[in-house]
Amino acid sequence: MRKKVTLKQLARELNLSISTVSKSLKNDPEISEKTIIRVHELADFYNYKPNPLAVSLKSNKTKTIGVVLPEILNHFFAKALYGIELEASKNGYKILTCITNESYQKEVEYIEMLNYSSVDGFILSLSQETQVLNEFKHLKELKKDNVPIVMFDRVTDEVDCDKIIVDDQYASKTAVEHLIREGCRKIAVITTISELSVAKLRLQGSKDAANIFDEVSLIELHVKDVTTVEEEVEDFLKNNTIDAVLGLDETAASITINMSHKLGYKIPEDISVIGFTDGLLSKHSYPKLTTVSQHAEDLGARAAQVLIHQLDNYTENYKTKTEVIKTSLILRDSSC
Amino acid sequence: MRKKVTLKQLARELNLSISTVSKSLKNDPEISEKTIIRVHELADFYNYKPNPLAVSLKSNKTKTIGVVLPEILNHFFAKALYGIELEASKNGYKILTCITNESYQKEVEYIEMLNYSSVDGFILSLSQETQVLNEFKHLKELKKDNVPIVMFDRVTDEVDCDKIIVDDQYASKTAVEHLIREGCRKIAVITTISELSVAKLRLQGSKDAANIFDEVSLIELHVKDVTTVEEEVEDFLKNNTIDAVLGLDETAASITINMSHKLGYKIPEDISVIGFTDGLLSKHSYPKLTTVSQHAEDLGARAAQVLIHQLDNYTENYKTKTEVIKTSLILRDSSC
DNA sequence: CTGTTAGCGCTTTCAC
DNA sequence: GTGAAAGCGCTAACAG
Repeated sequence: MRKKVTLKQLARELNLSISTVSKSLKNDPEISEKTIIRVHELADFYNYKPNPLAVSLKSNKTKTIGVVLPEILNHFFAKALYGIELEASKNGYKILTCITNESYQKEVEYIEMLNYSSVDGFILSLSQETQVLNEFKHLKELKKDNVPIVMFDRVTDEVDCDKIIVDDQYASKTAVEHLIREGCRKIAVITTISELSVAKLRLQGSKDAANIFDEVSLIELHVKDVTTVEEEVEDFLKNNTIDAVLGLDETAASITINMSHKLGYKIPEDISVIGFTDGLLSKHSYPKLTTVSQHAEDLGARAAQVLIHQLDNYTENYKTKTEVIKTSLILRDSSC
Repeated sequence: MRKKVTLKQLARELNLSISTVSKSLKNDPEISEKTIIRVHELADFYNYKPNPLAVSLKSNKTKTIGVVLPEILNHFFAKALYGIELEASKNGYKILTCITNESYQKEVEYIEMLNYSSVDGFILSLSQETQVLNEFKHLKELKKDNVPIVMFDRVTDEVDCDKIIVDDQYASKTAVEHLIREGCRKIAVITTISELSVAKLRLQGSKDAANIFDEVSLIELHVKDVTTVEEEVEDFLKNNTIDAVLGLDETAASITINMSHKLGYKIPEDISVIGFTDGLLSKHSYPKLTTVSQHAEDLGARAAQVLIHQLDNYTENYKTKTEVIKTSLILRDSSC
């Protein structure tokens, strides 16, 4: 099958011992200049690379990161994954990726599997079900094993580990303030992800902004059933006089735009729309959606950075930290 | 750090030799019933799992598949990845994922890296640059090493390996036939991915259909520069009288819809639109896009299946095959 | 039935 | 300067 050169073969061919070859390859000062050169030459000739399995077995490190994501069809996580992957490979790490599909059970299984596959550490974003169940045994288990974890976006206070999050609350406050500044007074908040921690923060942020102004009112629409989002949003828009919508997720915002078209409302003339997360839909809606960008790629990259730093610089009692990535409001055509 | 039970420890605690424990765990008939039970009990108690690194080092198999994708922000590949991941984990395989970002150089590097990380086989879809350069040394190298490869969607005849593709040509023929049947006569084909093999097939399919009918004419718009797609499409729609558009990629179709809005053309009354690939945008456009579904998830899953089958049933001279996944036309509101 | 031994490929300590 | 030997955790051929 695959024939890779081993130290043994190099040693035989050079009439040296395995250990001498090994040391030469590491430019050990113990070894004579001459030998080092000879060894390197042959190694280069055969394009020798140490077998990572053997190295891992020895060193108990695999240079592999387990990445556990709730979804991959969600643009936000796809972008985050891309950021993680870039940063990882830049630092010589590989990533083993698993997708829980928002299931607690799968999250548990995958983490166990990856842990047993000897990943050096984890980057993960909690599945929806895990957040609802509020069950974190599997992660505490990891901590007990001393496996580094970095959580991003969907996090929990229950587990003591590094976290990279977005200032969701502040971001939505900013977004609503923007709407108010532009003259909107009756603002709707629409969400299809009420159960997620991030949605709660975003909702709170909206209230923070609205509460400052007496003349501003906030109406909420919580869509629970994905299959009827469109009808619900349509009815909502028909039955409420509003001049702005903040979508707490991209779907909510996108559907708001579409239903407005259907009902003949003009955007942004009749209704201003701002959406959370700066994904594909925002750029492909008409008019283009003003969004709160989460910088998903940076977020993923930063998570990877933090984890890798921890892996490469092991310290006995590491103190955990939470980092907040700043969002930004990307102004496009759907708001005035 | 991580304390995992080893055979050695079990052996010590049971007063047995390592090999006896090892055999017991495999229910070797050589070993007495009694011992087998004792061993299993202790192993269960400690939740023993063999160290995969050691097993891999011995067996020269890692139960890991290298997945190389051109993009991940493209919904099609995200879906394919999901299919691959599902199928892999169902069969006890892990996946190491890399994203080439359409770069030949990255494709080469990643494949080399994964190969050296001892993945058992590869699932890959060619980067755009690789297709343009028509350069496949890196893959032929793999074949020489006898590493199984399954290519999907973006494939090449230059490399002899299993391939899973979509019947692009037939699919677009069907799509255009549909448009013609519904009364369209002046049909535009718009693409932003002219260089890709799949685009060529899709274009050919459209011609196949159009050529059958004398009164049907086909106009092509090849957008080369992503930054000006919108203007180009807008101008094109303004300057040509057409009654249908086939978008050879989702972006093309989505932008056609948006520019039609802008120009005041009604869909599907004035222009029928059909788009390739059934991604996020299709469901979130208004009106919803009629699409050619590629069943990306199935495609990915099938690629994984084929590869895993090959890995689990090694045969000396394996004959390579190409499998075609059927597409389907998903009728939605943008065509009549 | 159970144990000894060698070896997968590498690193590292300790002799020479 | 160089090499022998042990060991990472496991499997498997071979002894007893």
